[in-house]
Amino acid sequence: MTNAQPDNAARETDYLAVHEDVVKRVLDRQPADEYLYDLAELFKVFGDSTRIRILYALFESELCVGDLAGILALSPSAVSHQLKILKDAKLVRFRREGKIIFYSLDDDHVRTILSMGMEHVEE
Amino acid sequence: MTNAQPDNAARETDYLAVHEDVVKRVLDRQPADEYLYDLAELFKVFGDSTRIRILYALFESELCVGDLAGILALSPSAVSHQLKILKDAKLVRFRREGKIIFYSLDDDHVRTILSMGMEHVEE
DNA sequence: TGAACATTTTTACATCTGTTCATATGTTAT
DNA sequence: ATAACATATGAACAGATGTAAAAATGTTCA
Repeated sequence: MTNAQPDNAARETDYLAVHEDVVKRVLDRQPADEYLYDLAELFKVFGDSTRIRILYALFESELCVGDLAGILALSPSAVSHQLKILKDAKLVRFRREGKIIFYSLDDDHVRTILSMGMEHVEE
Repeated sequence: MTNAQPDNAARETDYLAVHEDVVKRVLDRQPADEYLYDLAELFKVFGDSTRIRILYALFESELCVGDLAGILALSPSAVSHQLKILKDAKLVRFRREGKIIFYSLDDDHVRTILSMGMEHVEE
């Protein structure tokens, strides 16, 4: 949730774009705001240590809510809440076996993103 | 900021780890909490649409605060705030030319992470 | 030096987010 | 059907976060 302005409020007040030509060129090449927004939403999901810990745990093995609660020392409820967010973002999937539901990473994309991030952090 | 508990509060209450063996194995292989925390912090930086828009603008060209303010239709102050966060996370760097400061993406790591994310979003 | 400009910083505030607690849903086995 | 268990959901609260507004810092040039 970012801007909401009467269009060229920018120029009028104190937003002085120093390089008009560059600004226009960059604006032309920007991806649709919708994509950028979705992208931010995706990273937002990765941007929480509980969820990251869940994802890394699932890196090793499929796990049920109880397992994750044990691993993270969190309540099953808290885990379930975060799993819902991860499910909605299509970062994890699940399969049911009796009353137990096993969660796992959704695809290799997730692994790649995590690895890229870790590389940057390790520098 | 996640856990802070008298160690095995987990087992005592209602955290029933269904698969003890799996839990132990996963716990052994988890990266240090410190890394996971830093990783979450990194993604948190990507997880805001204003910052994503800044990064994508910088994808095209180095830009000064005024340019970015024009492109995003935000105040220079707001832009500067977000740039500070991006600087601290080492996602952008800058060079000064007179009174103007030009910002640019810090390295190709950043581009890669953005691209990976976009791929996932485009599915 | 002092005026003009580019950027940064501080404070304040409204919104968003994660966890807890209580309750509900769904599954299995008796 | 009922008890026991695994997971999910809803409401509420505390802490984190982004933006606006105002003031400060730093740089150039006359």
